[in-house]
Amino acid sequence: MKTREITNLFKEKGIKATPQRIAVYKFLAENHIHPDVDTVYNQVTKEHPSFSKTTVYNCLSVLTRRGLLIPVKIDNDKIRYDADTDFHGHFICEKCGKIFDFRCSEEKLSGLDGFEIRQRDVYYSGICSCCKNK
Amino acid sequence: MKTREITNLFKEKGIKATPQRIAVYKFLAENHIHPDVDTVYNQVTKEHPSFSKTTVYNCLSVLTRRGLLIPVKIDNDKIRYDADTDFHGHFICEKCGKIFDFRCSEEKLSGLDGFEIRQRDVYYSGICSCCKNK
DNA sequence: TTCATTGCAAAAGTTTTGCACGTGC
DNA sequence: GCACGTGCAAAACTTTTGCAATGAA
Repeated sequence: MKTREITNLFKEKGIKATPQRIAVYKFLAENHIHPDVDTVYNQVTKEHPSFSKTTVYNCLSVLTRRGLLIPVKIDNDKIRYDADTDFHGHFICEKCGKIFDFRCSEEKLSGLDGFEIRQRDVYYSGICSCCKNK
Repeated sequence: MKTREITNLFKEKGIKATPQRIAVYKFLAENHIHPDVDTVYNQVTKEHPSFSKTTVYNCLSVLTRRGLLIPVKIDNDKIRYDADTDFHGHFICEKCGKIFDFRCSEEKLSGLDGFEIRQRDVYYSGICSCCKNK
């Protein structure tokens, strides 16, 4: 993804385009690996060693608040992030720890009459086909 | 829920019945409030002041591992627990922070062929009907 | 220029660990 | 009796905060 595109996207959303934010978003947009803060930090500092972890936290927080990232809370301990903001489910493999996206349709609900649903998160876990065939 | 029932349940599951574990499970089974560790700790120490937080962590961990509790990871920061292990969704209200259970049917999936699904978690958030009518 | 953002260090939490003691089976 | 569970304190982490310096618009 080109820096130019990201800058424009940020402008649309009213986000100031700093090199840190661009690097963080670029990494997320190009690598759909649902990384946690540490992974993002380790990656962006490869190219920009001066970036601090505080700022990575900051960037992720801003980008999430403005709707460019989705927090994936499938791990107990750490929050992961996803630049694919279309609704989809996440599956985590108990063996290899890898996260997979999947599509799922809207379910039939009962018990939420009169509620305003703003965010839906669907997390499955189990064994991925790859680990199963070993 | 009677202590006797809990003891039997534990025996079935191969869990040693200590007073701490019984108190923790009893609280969860009788109060479907999806409490976090701290809430559980504060509640059980009202009756058993000597219980330590380490042990509460321990109990919750064992009971979860043996399938008597479900971890609810709808909050960013803390893990909550639920003694209702039948599949159901959780809704958290952004205003009042309360968590609601809801029933939802199995969705149509694509992208998980050959995967073994062991656990499904569905988390919604938004505004509950109570907060909406204010 | 101006005000938001950055980066450091320190603080604030939460969860885990090591180990001696106690206890359910 | 013995292995397992408990409880304390300390360690290990993760995330947040305060604040001076920097830089995007």
